[in-house]
Amino acid sequence: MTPPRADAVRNRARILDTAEQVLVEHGTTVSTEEIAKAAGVGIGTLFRHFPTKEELIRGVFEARLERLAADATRLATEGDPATALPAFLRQAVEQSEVKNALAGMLASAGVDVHELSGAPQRALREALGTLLHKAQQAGTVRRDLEVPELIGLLAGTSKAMEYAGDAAGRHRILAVVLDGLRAT
Amino acid sequence: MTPPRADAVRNRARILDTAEQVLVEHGTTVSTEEIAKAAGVGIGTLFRHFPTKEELIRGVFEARLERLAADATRLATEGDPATALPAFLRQAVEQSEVKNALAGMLASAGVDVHELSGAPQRALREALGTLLHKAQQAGTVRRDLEVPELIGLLAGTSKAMEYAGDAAGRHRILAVVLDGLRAT
DNA sequence: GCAAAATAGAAGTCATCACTCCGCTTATCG
DNA sequence: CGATAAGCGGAGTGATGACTTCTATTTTGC
Repeated sequence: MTPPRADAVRNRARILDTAEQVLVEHGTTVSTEEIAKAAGVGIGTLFRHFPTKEELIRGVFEARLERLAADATRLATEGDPATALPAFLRQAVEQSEVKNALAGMLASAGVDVHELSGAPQRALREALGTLLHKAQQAGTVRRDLEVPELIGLLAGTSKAMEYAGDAAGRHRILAVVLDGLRAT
Repeated sequence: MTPPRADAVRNRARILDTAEQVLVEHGTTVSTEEIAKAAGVGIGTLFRHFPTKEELIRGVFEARLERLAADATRLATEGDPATALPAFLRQAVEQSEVKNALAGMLASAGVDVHELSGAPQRALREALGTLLHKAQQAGTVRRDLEVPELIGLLAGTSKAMEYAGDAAGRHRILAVVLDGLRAT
């Protein structure tokens, strides 16, 4: 179990980064070769790091989940319980605003998102749980909501954003969802 | 421009119907041959009716839009203005509940949904507009909402449904969106 | 009942990928 | 510095699948 060489680490990160951009922009139908070229590495290198296209996509997806989970955790510990959840939603959705495709990517790759249950998935679920419970305790979010629905609303709102014509439209969509989240 | 023969019409419809089922179930990666087999027609026949796989998929998609538009129109003319829009949303979302995939299909086929601007697209847009304005006039839906956002919310809510664990979860998601739609 | 239109589906073409293999390069460590 | 193995690039391979073509057969419309 010797540590990997420095350039290997660098390349892996580089591939993940580039793959995310390319996949989000062109969909999962892009060839691995194109991803490799965009990342500035040979195909061989790409396949050594990710033995399968599916594994590459999964890697990209999990990296994204990890970032989301980190954001959620930060807000859960540092932020105001009453507003942390809306703030998170707003931020997460704005992030994916440019091009969503989060789960759609996997779906079109034939992977069922809902069966994904790795560590990042769990981490996100947990962080969202904390965020949700705090908000409910603070009385700013309806009490009947649970984590799975929250995740759904997150994904759904991202999706909805794609259809908004402009920033004002996006704002209105977010307003609908946030209003709907409030305690009734 | 002689009218097509009866069996040709029948086959076309049959292909569209079957393709929808198969595509929704297995994703756009299924081979055309498989679709043809499922529809009980030869490959040649399939390709005569839809010269391209993309055109077939587009056909399926448009058929679906037409059905949606028809539903919306019916509710707009027959239903109670105050409740027609929520009723439509509920119904549309429940319909896609079994398998959403509506737009995801096209996306994974490399077609951009937002650039689709055929007749069915327009019909749906128009019907939704009527539905929306009536509801706003009746005071049951927030006045700041416009059609693009409504379409987005429709797509987004469908998506969100996929993540709900059970019927209760789906109900809660719908409740969030419907509450958010209400006039503030 | 017959000509025209349509169909089944076998066989073949051709392009596109995912993935493999292997000779070369370079980071790392003594 | 030099050895060495970890890592790299990219030509090549095999499978797949969209689409074509063609013949024998069936269906339809008049």
